Amino acid sequence: MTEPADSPKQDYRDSVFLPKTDFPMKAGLPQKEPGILARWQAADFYTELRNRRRGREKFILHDGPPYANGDMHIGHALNHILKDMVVRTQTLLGKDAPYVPGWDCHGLPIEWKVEEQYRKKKLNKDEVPAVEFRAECRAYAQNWVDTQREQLKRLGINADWDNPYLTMDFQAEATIVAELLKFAESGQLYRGAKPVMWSPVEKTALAEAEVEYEDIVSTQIDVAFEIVEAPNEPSLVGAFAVIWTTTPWTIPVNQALAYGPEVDYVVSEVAGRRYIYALDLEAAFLSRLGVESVDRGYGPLKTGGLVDAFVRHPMHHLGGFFAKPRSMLAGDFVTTESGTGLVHMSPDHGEDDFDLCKANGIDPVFAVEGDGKYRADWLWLGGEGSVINPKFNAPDGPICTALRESGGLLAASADYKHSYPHSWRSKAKVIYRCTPQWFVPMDKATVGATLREKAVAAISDTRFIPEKGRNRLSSMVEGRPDWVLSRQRAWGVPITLFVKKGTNQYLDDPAVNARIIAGVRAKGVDGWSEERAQEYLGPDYALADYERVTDILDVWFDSGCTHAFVLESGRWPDLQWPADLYLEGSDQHRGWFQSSLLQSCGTRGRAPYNAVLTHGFTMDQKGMKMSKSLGNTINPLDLMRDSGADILRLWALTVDFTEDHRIGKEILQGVSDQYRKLRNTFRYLLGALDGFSDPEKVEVADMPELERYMLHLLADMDVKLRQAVDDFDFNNYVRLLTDFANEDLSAFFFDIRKDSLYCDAATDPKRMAYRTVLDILFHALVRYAAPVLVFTSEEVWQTRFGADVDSVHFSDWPEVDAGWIDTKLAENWGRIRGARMLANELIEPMRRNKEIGSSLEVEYSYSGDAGEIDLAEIFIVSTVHLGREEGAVKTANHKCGRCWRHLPEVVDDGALCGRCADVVGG
RNA sequence: GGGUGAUUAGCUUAGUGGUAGACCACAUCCUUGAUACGGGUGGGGCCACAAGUUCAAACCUUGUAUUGCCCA
Repeated sequence: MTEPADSPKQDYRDSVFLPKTDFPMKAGLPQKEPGILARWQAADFYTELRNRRRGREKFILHDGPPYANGDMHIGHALNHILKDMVVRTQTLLGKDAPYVPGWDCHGLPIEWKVEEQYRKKKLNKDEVPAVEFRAECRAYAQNWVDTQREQLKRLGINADWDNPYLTMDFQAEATIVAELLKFAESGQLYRGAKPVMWSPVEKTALAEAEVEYEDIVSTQIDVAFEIVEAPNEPSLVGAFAVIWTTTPWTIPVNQALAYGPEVDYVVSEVAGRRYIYALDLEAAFLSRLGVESVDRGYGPLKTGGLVDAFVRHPMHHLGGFFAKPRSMLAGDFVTTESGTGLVHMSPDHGEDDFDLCKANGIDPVFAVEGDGKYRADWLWLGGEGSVINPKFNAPDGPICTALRESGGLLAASADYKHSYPHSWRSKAKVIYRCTPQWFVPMDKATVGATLREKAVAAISDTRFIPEKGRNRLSSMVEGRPDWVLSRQRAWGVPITLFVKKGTNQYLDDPAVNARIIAGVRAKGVDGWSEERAQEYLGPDYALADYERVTDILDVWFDSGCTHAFVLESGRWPDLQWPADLYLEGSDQHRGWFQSSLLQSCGTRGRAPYNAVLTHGFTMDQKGMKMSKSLGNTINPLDLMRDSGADILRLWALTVDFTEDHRIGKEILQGVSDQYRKLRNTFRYLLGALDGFSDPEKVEVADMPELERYMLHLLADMDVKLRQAVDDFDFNNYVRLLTDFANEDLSAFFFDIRKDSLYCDAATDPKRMAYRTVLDILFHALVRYAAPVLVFTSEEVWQTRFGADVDSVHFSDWPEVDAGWIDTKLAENWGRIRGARMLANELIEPMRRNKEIGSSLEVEYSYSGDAGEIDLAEIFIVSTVHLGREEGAVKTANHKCGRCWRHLPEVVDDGALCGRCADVVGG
């Protein structure tokens, strides 16, 4: 067989200027990214950027320290990507935006892990010298800092990784001590008391995390307190308020009773005595008493009848502490879920009790000592215990026996099953016990205003993104109690106070304080030792007269001081105080945002930040919390290994991070598709710009309308992108970019100009104008995309300019000429694009019937006027007839063998049109 | 249990009282020449649910559900 002689189809492909680039469509990010990272690192990228931005306006993002314990998770990844985006966009705008990362290193979780290691080695923490133990904690924290640092680096975060801040640096520890002493010197510190979880076995306070709950059986007792005074209902005098408790040992420390203001009470008579209890709990109460019915002749208790009433302790005959009448107080926490609806209050041994009593001027008495025994001078059961001993609390034990003899015990049985806290370590029962603690007062006026007032004022001076963060922080500051600074632990910054023995008064001498700070600066937290105490006290004070406080600081005080030892210290000369921005998860309203605010307001009278940005939490695909037990966690390390950091970054910057948001397989698939679209846009630009150089450039004034319209769109987007950066609206930022790339470029501009790019002569002014605009677009888009796709943008940059040139990340914001904005032109082109859409709709049925294939086979009639614009080119059809009723027909013209347009001058299918003949011939 | 957010198409999301929009995905057609790509067209929403205010509600009010964060 031979080819038909009449169709010598010539292949013009070689004469067409097709895009040419080595930039691959398949990204291969997991393989490429580490190489790009290594190059940045080798060139000391962070330092170089600092040098280049020196002297520019600053933007200070102050990094909140993650806890140095465990691998990076999705929350860390999101948080750091957002921070990096802030820093990079501000840098792109030309500012000097340093980023010093930090870690929170002290605290119980680390202490606990180290203890766990000790236990595995059969070592007892208490037998190890504290200095040695702290050294282990330090090493443990350092290990996780190093691990997390490498994981965060992999995200492409541009930070001062070689010089991070750690709360356990000696310099940091010394600053924290100095900041604490500022509170002391300004009178914003006092020693008070507070019930804490206490283990009588280990004789130590426990944190919530050190407590586990187990079911036990306790003795439950009902105790009658005789009413001795009832100004609002005098008939109640002589009746008995009945309380119920599962901790009989607290009765010897009772100081008040509480009733529920909303609870309905009744007065009934049993065996000649009148009892008061909640109506809803009558059945259970009577069953404990072992009676079947009562005389309810007294009826319901009048509302307010218990207000201002007093009772007396069943052991009042002992005198002293027990003789004092007990108030009846209204407590919102009193419910009718169990008991009698009346609750006995011991401020020493319960949080509700403590708070209610404190509000009514009743102080704790510290009757139970650290070993769980009543102190020796206690009138009842002095020196006896321990209070957690079941026999001590039993129905036949000493407490119940005495109560029974006094007539106060109505019922007692060792049969109440409930969940009760135990020490995680010893498995022994724990109790609430009031212990001395150090507080920062919220409502004490110092230098004009209280700390609460200063903090509230500072909040109103701060910008919040989103705005609702303001309310959240305000309501917490307005409602919070005094700040408890002390912890009875080992791994932390010491509360470096000397207290005058026999008082609660700490020594306030700046000379002593200066020596203490110097000591901690030299030796870290170990510098606060008994051996060095006299050295700090100096010649003016004798150690024998003082108690050296051995508590450590709440770790929130540590992190609340980061602004002091990072921004102010001078160790990072690029930084300055206050920070422009703090950026953390919404849980930090209670945490770091607040501790930093209070710390700074207490010492500097204002917030350490000008703005606070909060992000939500990452949920699984269905919006459920991620947890290991549900198996719905997404591990960012796996994701980077499988898909690349740029995909993770694009995800973080596409979702609405100000709210809770989701991640999952389907969502990530969508992100990957979006990435591919952007990547392909760059690939096209690189291919279409092959061989482009300055001499080809055309002045904007000489460009066709379409090119000027595109520059208008670019300039318009530029304004919106700047606004998005100012608003930290990254979701919008990325959407502006992708919509522009997809709709304005790929589906419109590139599609229309394909003909010119492929088929016009290299010297054709239209083609030159097109390539000039592509070059402008390239420079703009690669910079816009750089803060988002940090690796891909670098790859694009190097593909165009070679591996030896500067990084794209040293660039400034694109120079987009505001003069390109041409509203009138844009309005006209808006109409043309509308007409183009209509044309597509009219052409579509022909394509669908297989009447035509390509739209270039169409002759289109347009009812309007097009001015100078060649609509055939814009609509991508063969010809447009003006001034006729809108419609499409198949052309009779032949197809040019090179540009595929159907034109009258083409003599036969496959022959050349005039333009192509010139190009090929010339 | 309390406080405080969220809920718009399969996904990511615009939308501050006047006919609910977009990108992606999906279906389908075109494409020798952006080809592990590109273009066209189309379907798809009781705006979580229920009451109320209003001439008119995704939007304002109240409640419910689901779900998050903080606290108890």
